[in-house]
Amino acid sequence: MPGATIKDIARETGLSVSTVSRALTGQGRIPEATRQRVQSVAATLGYMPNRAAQSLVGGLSSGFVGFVLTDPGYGREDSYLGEYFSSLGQGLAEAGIDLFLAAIPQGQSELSVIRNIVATRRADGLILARTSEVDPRVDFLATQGFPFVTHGRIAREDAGHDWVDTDGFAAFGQAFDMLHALGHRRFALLTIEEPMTFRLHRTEGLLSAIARKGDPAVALDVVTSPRYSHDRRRDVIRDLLARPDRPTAILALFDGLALAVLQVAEEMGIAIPRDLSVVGFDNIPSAALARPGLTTFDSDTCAAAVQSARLLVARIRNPGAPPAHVLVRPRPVLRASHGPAPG
Amino acid sequence: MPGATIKDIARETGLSVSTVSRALTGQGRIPEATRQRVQSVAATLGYMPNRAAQSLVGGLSSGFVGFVLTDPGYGREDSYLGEYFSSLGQGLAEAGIDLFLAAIPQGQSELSVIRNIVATRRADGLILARTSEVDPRVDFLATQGFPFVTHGRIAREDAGHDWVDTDGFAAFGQAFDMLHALGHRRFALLTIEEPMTFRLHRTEGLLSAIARKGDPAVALDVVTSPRYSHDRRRDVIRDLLARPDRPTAILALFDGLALAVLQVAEEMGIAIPRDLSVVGFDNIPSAALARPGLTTFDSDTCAAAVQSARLLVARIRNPGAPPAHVLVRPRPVLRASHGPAPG
DNA sequence: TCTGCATGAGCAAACGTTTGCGCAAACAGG
DNA sequence: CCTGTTTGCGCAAACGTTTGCTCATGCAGA
Repeated sequence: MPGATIKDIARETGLSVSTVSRALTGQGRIPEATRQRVQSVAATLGYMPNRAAQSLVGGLSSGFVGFVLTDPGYGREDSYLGEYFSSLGQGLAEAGIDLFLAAIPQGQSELSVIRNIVATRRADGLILARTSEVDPRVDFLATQGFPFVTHGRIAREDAGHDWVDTDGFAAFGQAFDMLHALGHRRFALLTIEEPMTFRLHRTEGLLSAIARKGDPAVALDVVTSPRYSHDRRRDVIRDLLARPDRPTAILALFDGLALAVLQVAEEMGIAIPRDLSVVGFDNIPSAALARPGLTTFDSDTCAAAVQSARLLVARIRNPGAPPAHVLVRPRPVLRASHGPAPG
Repeated sequence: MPGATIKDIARETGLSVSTVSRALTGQGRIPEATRQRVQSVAATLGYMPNRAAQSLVGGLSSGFVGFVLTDPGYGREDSYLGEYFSSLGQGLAEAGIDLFLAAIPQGQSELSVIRNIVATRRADGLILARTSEVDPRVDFLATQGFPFVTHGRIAREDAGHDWVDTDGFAAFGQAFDMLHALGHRRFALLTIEEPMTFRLHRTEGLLSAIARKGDPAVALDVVTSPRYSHDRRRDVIRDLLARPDRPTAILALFDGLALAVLQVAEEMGIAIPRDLSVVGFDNIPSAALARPGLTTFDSDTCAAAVQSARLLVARIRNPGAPPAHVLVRPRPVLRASHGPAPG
């Protein structure tokens, strides 16, 4: 029973393999009656086309879309990754495509893994996350003409590929406006060293909102920590909070940083939101559970994942189409970590 | 350049395709010198074997291992899923195997997706999570002789398949002993309705520890909520905490439930750990961020994932080997949500 | 009746790889 | 010199599918 082939259908129907194939794919001139008969036999036999064979003959694809896990610790930090994959898989399943996760073996680079996938045609398309301002992966895939979608942009505005991103520019502008209206004037932006593109947009969103407001009383400190070092992160935050002219409002580039601020502030006896307002970005599950609840922006990873899937499927089906973009507007989630400026 | 085939190597070396194949796979009688030459040519040509072709001829496998996402919302709750996939992918990558995630399309059942994968040989093996006491997926794969590993056991002790699990029995016994030593006598077990196997083992671990202690003063309430309904969950907890003979210690089946207890208790003005001790299981990221920090057991998902990968690879390579099991002992993580019994 | 054309369906090649079988050459033993 | 064995390698089939080409049949028009 496992694995009825097209030959079995041919034998059963008394037709040739070619005719059966055409009846199933709907390619050739096949009368409706024959087509019906073939399909009913195929159904009763539980026929499923062998993907490897289809892929080999080049007619059809591998039926897979790849996602490259950028490093061994991928996902240890991004706790929304589970639902992201889930949504991605769901979106692709609608098109009959499976998602495959490519890890990076010891001693190989991410780019070499991608090259490998492209060369062996192990996937019909690729999804790239964690885009940085200048991203060699994007360049490579673009020159290869291989279908891909990035989750996150690159810095070049005219990038000719499909992407899905959340609008950090808008969110950080909105956060500033809100905090300014609450009386805050001394701000800090807690950011990371790595040149990820989301850093760029969120920073520019903040700077642009400050400029737009044109309030000379507004001051901004930008402090930086490495993305993944929790210790360094805490040191940086401690230094910031220990300053005599401590900011009254901190915008963190993402929730992981904001939650660290909450913790350090608690240790230092700084009350939130009375003495300090903190705003994050992403709305990871922990943000709701922290005390006080973290004010943040929900980046709706699920929606972004589904969009990515759609874009990639469209690209695979029609490689020549003009590039498509989706910019998701994050939804503010107002919890208890922000309030009026002290004093 | 993308896609040098074995023919190119044959032409380049002046050998036949068969000889090249044998030289590369190391199967036939090939002198060392020839092998060297073939491999160097293959390297300079950037040759990568076409997986589809290998899979088709049956000699080699599909190069994929599947993980079935059991439902559309998979991972929305389990925030460690990202690092789980990451570790799994890493473990498989060592064997040159990729991980693929199969979502369940609208209107299909999980079992039908699994059947499909087995029938089309889209994967060489399968990883099953969320095992329940009686699991039709396990039965199906076992009768098919298809390689698979479960993360979590089924109830039958003599199950003849490979599994990796965390020792909830031991952990819950240990939790009881610790709380009993702190003076607690009135216990509650907060559990779920679904017959997942981990529920069974953790419950039995607790019951067995109580029986072993033989203290007649010990009382245990078992309260149940649906696994995923947050509202029902909170109702159940509220009812429990509102009782006149409220327990002084609550063991939650997993951290999600324990964190809900923390929240409800806070709303009801019950101080933790002064009035109530709470212990969870899994050590999800939010457990560290909750206030007070949640005392729990670290189930080391990463290690379990790596073990699962190893077991599955071994099974694929040697289908006839006796079944292997790995039982990971969870590590207690003592935070601030437990303490001496009140009064 | 002959030509032209549409229709329905089959033959066979092709995709890239593995592998059973066989063959020639080299070589060893008698 | 004859026989038997090893060595090194090639031929060709096979995996399941798609697709260009061909072919027989039927039918309409001249």
